[in-house]
Amino acid sequence: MQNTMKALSDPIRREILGLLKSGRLSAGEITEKFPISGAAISKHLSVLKDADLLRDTREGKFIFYELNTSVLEEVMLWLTGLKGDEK
Amino acid sequence: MQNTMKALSDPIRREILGLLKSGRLSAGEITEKFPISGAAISKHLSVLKDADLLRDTREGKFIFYELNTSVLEEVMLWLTGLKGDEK
DNA sequence: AAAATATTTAACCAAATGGTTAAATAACTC
DNA sequence: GAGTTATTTAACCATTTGGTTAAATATTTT
Repeated sequence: MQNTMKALSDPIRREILGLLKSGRLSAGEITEKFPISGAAISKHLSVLKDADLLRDTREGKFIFYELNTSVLEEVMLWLTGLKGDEK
Repeated sequence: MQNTMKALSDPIRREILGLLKSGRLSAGEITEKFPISGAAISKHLSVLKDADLLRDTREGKFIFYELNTSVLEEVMLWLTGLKGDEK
């Protein structure tokens, strides 16, 4: 939970997740969308990966990233719990 | 959104929100539940208040805090959007 | 109005965060 | 195998974060 929330607290990381909604992208493709260095993006990706919010697969020269939403279930539950939304 | 996410990214702040599920508490009552100073708690409370996650009302010597969950709607929507859960 | 209680604000500090450039890895291409 | 391309890792830096203690503010009590 802590890892997840920390990962989600940065706007660039949230944007990365948003981009991946429409499918997998390579690290380079992701980097192109932002005005910061590839190294910086790489670090963001590793934070997201540590939080298990995405998976990577190397394919030749490229590493492709894709969403893993399963861990969001927990967050959703916590939020609905707060709201007192039983049912 | 950014304010909300930042506010939710700290475990103590999340715990404070959790405590307030069962009703309003004064700053002092909240402080008692944690092993950190009242000043530190006060700062956490102001972060949560800035994020509009809680409301405060002074009542004599005390300031009572209570949950405001309305702003969580936006977060929930964003999360469900990510999961691709239409419907 | 002086003393006590509840809370916040100020000043400060160490550790974490998010960025940079340069060097290291990994895999392809010539 | 030397060079090129894609990505990560290392070293570094400025800013933010979350804590502390001490001082300020607000309210009640005596």
